[in-house]
Amino acid sequence: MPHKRRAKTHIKMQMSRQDIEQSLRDKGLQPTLQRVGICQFVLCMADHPTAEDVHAWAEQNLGKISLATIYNTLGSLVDVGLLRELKFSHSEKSIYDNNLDEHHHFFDVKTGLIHDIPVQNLELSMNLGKPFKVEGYEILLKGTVKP
Amino acid sequence: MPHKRRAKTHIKMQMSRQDIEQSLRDKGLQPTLQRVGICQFVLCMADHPTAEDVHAWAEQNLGKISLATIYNTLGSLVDVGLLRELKFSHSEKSIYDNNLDEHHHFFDVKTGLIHDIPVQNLELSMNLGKPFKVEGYEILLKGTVKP
DNA sequence: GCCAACATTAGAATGATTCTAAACTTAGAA
DNA sequence: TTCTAAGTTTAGAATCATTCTAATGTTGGC
Repeated sequence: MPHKRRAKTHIKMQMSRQDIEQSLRDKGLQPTLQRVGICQFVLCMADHPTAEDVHAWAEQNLGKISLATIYNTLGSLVDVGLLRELKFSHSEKSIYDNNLDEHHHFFDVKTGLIHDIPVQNLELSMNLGKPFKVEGYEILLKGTVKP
Repeated sequence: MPHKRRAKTHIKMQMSRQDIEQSLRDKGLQPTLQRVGICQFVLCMADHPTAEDVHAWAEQNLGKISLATIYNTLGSLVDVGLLRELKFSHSEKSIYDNNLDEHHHFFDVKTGLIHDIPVQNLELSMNLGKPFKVEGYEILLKGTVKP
């Protein structure tokens, strides 16, 4: 059973190899060495990494691994809902988010880092014309974060 | 002098060739045939077009024109502040927005169209930790629009 | 009318991502 | 065990939006 730990703006999943293997199997994915390794990083350690970040970590920690495998694995994890893929205007690269709770984002313009903002910290009220049926929304805050 | 006209969610600038030429000159850009032509479309007619959309229109209406010219021109217009460039998660392509007022966006998930939402139609209240200094924010609403 | 500065162009280059097709691994069945 | 079919990984090619290059074309003063 994964247990939880407090973090600044969201709760990061702490999972053992077994937990990860089980999650993958539950989602119909074989828990291969590469996949479990990538999951360790992307589900438990990384904070909004790009595919390139994941590849760099994997080469360091798992040995030689193809970029295609990184993309395949990230794609599969997104498909089964263990990960979310995001794109922001300030970069052409996708970033991957392991926070599965509904949340918004804060972009630190100084550091380039993305922080998660829980939905309950923002409240949006809208006054649109009748024709608009809103099904959801994304809010991106921008600014700086004091150390 | 450009005059104005009401539209659903924002006011579209109606400009003569002369107006456009003057705007360009005011911004320090030579009003070449290509630039004026592209401006006619992108400032007065188009609704959140991609570079490809602009190129297609230009080939139709101005004759053969290089894609590089489209990108150069759009880039210049963005640089001088006559146009804004936006990227959304649902597409890899940039789109160009001629609405210079501060505003948010509504993505119609059925049609793929983007609609502008004036700032005064949304109100955001936030309750973040002390370290966050918010300098601005972007809101993307998603849903459908009744015809 | 000339020339330097600015624009346009075709096509090559770039960079992120996806595809391809071959080689490898695995999970079961036999 | 051994076999096999399905699922994975891989290197490298392909793709797609965008940018760059460097050659050619145009323009606005003088």
